[in-house]
Amino acid sequence: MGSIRTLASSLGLSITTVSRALDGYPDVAPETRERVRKAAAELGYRPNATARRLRKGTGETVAFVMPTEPGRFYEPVFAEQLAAIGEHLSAHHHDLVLLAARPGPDEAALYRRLVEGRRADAFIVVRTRKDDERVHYLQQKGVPFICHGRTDSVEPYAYIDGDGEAGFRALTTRLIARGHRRIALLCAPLSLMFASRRAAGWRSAMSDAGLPADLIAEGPHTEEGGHALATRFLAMPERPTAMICTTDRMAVGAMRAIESAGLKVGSDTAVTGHDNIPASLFTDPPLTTMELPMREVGKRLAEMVLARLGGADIRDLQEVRPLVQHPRASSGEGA
Amino acid sequence: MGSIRTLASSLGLSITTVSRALDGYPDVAPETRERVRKAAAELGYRPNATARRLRKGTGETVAFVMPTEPGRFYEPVFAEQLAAIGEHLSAHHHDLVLLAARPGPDEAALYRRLVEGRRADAFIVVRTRKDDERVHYLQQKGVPFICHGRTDSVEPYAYIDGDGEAGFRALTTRLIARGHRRIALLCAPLSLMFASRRAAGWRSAMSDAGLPADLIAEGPHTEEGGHALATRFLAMPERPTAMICTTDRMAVGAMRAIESAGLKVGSDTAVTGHDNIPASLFTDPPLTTMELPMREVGKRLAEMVLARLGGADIRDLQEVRPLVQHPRASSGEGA
DNA sequence: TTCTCAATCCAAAACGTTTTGGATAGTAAA
DNA sequence: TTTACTATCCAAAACGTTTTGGATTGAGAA
Repeated sequence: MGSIRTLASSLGLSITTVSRALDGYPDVAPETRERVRKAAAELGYRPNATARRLRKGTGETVAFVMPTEPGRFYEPVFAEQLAAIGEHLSAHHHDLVLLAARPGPDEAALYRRLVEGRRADAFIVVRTRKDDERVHYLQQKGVPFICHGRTDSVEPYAYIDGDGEAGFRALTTRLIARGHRRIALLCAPLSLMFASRRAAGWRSAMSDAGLPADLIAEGPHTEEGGHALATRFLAMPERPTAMICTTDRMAVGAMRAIESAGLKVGSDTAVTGHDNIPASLFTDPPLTTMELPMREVGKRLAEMVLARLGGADIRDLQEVRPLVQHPRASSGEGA
Repeated sequence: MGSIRTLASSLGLSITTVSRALDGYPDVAPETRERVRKAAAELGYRPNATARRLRKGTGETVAFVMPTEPGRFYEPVFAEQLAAIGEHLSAHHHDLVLLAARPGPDEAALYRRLVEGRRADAFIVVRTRKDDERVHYLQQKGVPFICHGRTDSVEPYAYIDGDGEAGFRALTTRLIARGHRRIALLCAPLSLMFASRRAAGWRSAMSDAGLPADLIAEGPHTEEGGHALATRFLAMPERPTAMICTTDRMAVGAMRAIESAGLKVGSDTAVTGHDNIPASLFTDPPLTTMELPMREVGKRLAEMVLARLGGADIRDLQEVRPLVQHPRASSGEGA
């Protein structure tokens, strides 16, 4: 019911003409087109998406595989990004299909299933890793994809990324200018590309200033991770005067550890993060942070993946964006 | 390439036999089946999902429309829930397609597009509203759906929901037992079902104790919203001794307002939330909260939607789950 | 031998579109 | 009148599966 066949016969027209009328082909008389349009609207007719896809040979489908690590999966950033991607893709008649797998063999099997079953004609790859099998696989299979974040690939690939290196270098330089010397980095696992980029920025600012970049510790990018790493630094004989965290969540944990040690965040120990989560304005004191606006990134990811599907050149789809800095009181800056 | 046709001809078999061999029908010889299986694995053959769907008449597709309100869309809960749904559905060969629209005409149009174009054969409806047009529409069209949260519908519908009413009643009763009398409710918009349920729980506990339920204020369920509502309460001549917030994010904002006023959270003013976000363990003091574990809910939503597609009765798909309470120091309880 | 039955296989239809390659009719040009 | 061309329409093929309704073969029973 509601197929193009019933619509055509109710109009006394052929299926072909109805199809072409609705698609705006020039070889149908204007008044016929109007007649078809009106009837389609009245009957609430929409072409069956599956049939259209089969015939057109494209699934009009983009896959997004969430890299759920074991334990709780609390990744607010994704929600905002996904909303933006979904909104944009659906405006262009594409579907965003969402899947989840933890990095490892399951994830690899899922990618194979999606590619071989032609369940997705393009991918958005997030939370890129240094040596990323997902990227290898998709390149080898020739499936279009866009990365959020970079990776160590010799072959070119399309990506959008925040300039974490420049962002963290600028931040570290600011702290040095304010007199900090022992600046620690509380770092997410370095196998994650975003963490290693940010670490590189911190390291280069330190070395430019002739300071040792030895206060670095690696842990999960959660409040708990930040708390644990900060506690470790606070136990040192010469404890750091500043703690740069790779994420706001880590910073929240670190702030808590610092206060528990009887120190004051901002005056005794500077703390900074990354992401500009809404809560960062409501910590005490407000958290110095930076961000890559996720809504824009999501929209741009969608645009890029559509461009890639449309045959755009990979080299035109490589973007590094500056981060927006939010200096606040937790680093002795801002209001 | 990679179609069943090439596989069949390379084996010297008919398409029919290959299809039936792979699907495990009994009318194919065991050794033939093995031969087909092996060849399929070698060639990496998987049936084209689109073709199979067209033929089978089912899209094997579940839609999830995120209700993105204007402004930033920072919804921690969704990511975890979506991951669980995606994981479970994909294990059952169904796709989760993700879309986004802000409540209003755009949202309604999107639902129509999805239903009429048969782009989804079932829906998961979240963030239910009191009078929910999405529910009306899907009921009228006879499209299967599961709600996360209840709504005011006379016709039966399938849902899973946390028992916010009982949870907030228990919490309020605990606070009353600790001597609190002026207990304020900092409430998300009452048009949202979860907010109105939680408000009902608070109200009933107050009235059971013979206390007026007049300290209620409504605002956005964000840190900023909580901050604004708390500030308003703090300016009252007889300010509340406890502030119950409908979400943790609101509680974080409220805590900040209380501290800014020179009061101590926990001893001067009790604060509580809902969601058990990871940060709730790292506020100062730790935040009393409660939760409906999102991972489980997501999995259950997926199970229920598959059951519904399989023809299960709506009345067997109505679940209210108790909330897990986390009493902590922000209400003078816990460690 | 002939018949029956089970085991194994297959040709063709069907799902609902889009696209290909004309067909038809009317009009203007030769 | 014939030819050429344009405007408008359409039948049939194709997309890659699954399913329907037999066809074929060989073994055992009558």
